[in-house]
Amino acid sequence: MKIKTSIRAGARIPQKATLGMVAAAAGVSPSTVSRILNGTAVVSPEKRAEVDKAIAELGFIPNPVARGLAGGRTLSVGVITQSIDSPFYGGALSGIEDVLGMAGYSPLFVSGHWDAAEEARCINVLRSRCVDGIIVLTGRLSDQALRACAKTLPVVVTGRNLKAPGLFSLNFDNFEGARLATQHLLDLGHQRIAFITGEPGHPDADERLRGYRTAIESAAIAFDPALVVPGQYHEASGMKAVESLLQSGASFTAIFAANDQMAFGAALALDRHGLHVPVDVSLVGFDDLAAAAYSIPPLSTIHQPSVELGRLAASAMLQLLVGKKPTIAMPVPSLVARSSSRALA
Amino acid sequence: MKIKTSIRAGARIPQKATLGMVAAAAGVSPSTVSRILNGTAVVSPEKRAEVDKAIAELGFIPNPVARGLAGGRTLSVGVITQSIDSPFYGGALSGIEDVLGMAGYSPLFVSGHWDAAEEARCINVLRSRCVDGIIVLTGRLSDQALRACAKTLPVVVTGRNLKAPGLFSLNFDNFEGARLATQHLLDLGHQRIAFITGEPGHPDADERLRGYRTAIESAAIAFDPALVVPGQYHEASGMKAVESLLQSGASFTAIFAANDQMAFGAALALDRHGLHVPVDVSLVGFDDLAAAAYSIPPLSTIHQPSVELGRLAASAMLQLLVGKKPTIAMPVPSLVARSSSRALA
DNA sequence: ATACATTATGAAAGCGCTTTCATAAAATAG
DNA sequence: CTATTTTATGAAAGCGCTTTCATAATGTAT
Repeated sequence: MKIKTSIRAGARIPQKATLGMVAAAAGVSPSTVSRILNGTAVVSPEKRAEVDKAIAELGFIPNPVARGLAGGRTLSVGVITQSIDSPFYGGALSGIEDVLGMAGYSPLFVSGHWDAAEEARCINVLRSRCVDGIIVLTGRLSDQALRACAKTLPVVVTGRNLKAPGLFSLNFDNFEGARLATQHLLDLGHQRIAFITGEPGHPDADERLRGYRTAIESAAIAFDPALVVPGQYHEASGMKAVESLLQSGASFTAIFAANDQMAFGAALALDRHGLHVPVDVSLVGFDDLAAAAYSIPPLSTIHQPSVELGRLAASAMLQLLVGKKPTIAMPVPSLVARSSSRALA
Repeated sequence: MKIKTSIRAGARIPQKATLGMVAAAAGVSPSTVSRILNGTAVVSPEKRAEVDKAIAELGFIPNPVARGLAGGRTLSVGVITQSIDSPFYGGALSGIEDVLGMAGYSPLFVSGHWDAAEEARCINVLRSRCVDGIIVLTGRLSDQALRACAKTLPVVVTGRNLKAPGLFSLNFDNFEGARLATQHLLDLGHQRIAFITGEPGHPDADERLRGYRTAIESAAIAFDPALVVPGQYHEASGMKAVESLLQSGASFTAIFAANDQMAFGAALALDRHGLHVPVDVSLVGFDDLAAAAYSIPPLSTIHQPSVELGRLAASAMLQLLVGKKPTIAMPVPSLVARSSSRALA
């Protein structure tokens, strides 16, 4: 207390203007100012002019905290990401921040760390902070939990296909992306294509596996379980996957990794064994991280429009917030062929 | 309005408990409950027990919004980062979130995009949201602006050395880091060491250049401006720097890039010209991004404890918030020697 | 015992805004 | 031209909490 006062001492910040001060300056009631601010009702042009003038003169900025308490709306939306420093979700956060910011909303980022319980806690934090809506980037929350949440707040969730009142979901076609990647390798003449899976149990990981398998089988090649090795979406697991693949003695000429991070790890492991990408082994990733374009060799991968994903999610939220049903669709997957994949000699 | 109601329809969330309800249930006044919650005053053990019981039974969680309005403290601290998806600052954000979260505070992340005006806007947003303090990760705000801000709110800033009341700064020894990196290359027998600078004007970029130069000159090697090429801290600029270096015809056996991202770009550009790291050219970066360990070859670099930086900044803020003078120091720079640098043949 | 300093607690006044609710003015109807 | 509906506006009641301020209860000094 004492200290706080001392910190504040000397502060001669132009005393923050309040709505009441604006009302007084304009010679109207606070109600009228509020109505103008929110467009809640019609007010005569004269008064509106007076008020606008007063607002400008006083440099008045409505206090979102008070607004939240009084009106229930805080102009903030909660965003549950999995880790604030994820190279993949980072783009999405950026897109969300951008779109939300333009609309005067502030995002409140919290990390769920891929843990349902933690995510549930995040929802509580956000709710206690009176956010107007919640955007959930994938995560492990049950569909049911999300539906329940959507009963009290608009919810936008990515990485699932879910229909519920007050809830909008936005999913990337992981199946098609994986199919495309695999087809790309097939088109280059590869027949023995290994696959490093994502975290098992993740819906997107499962879909990617399915896409891989479908492409393989449509090419009339028998699906070989020996070529499928588990990964956990991070670099180290990509390395380990390659090690085990090599150790198993399975023969392969190409690898498709369920995400770029594992592809990077895979490339490094191959390199350690004297195998070069793409000369000895072709490699394709998934996500198109910023780093993919600058790895050596630059990585062929499936482009995930992560920034766009964030923008779309935020737009959807904005629409939900005004009571509209969002009409938004994800772009279709596309392959970015760089130098890590080449025709089989 | 209409819609919002309809979204809420069916919601049968256990009506949020309020402090008033707790007071009623415990048979005491709201003031008493508040005092217990905040430890503002002594209350008799009996009442305290009653209240604790009521809190538990009702599952009461204090509303930070109301708290903010009434008490001026929102248990939230604003964090100005430069872009929410920066691979470097991501770690710091993560550390901040972690430490703040443990203390019951929520971070409010906003991006300044390396633009002083934008950062100033961020400060306004944060202030209007009544954050209890602000952490600024580097950025372009003038020292003066920060000092002014610190007059009304505790401020922690990284990337500068600044002393002011209510303000704590935390800086990494960029000079020493750069000196270390350069010395490493010198130790390996390199004499012609090129340097790719950071964004000119950034204090850390300048420091790194100074560290490079100091190491070179201490080795009794003449500083050669032809070996110093400008970069902007991103991969593309690293590539461009190498291109121009090669084009200039300058001879060099090693490159020190002022950050890892540029080092990645540099490696790629070298590769395109048939020059291999570390066989033909040794390469050292700065930052030790997560990706550095998985690039090909794994990058030797100066370790910046970004997560730790975040944790320290958050701890410092926590200390400021209780009125203490933070006593926190940054770890000293260290070199992580990986495979991108080797002794000159 | 009487006067005075301490406590613990409650009552009540906000924090800055939204939102009924009521009212005076204006517009439409009969 | 009176009766009724429609405005535009203000007064006032909160939102959920903190924080004086006042008060009754306790303790200490004379």
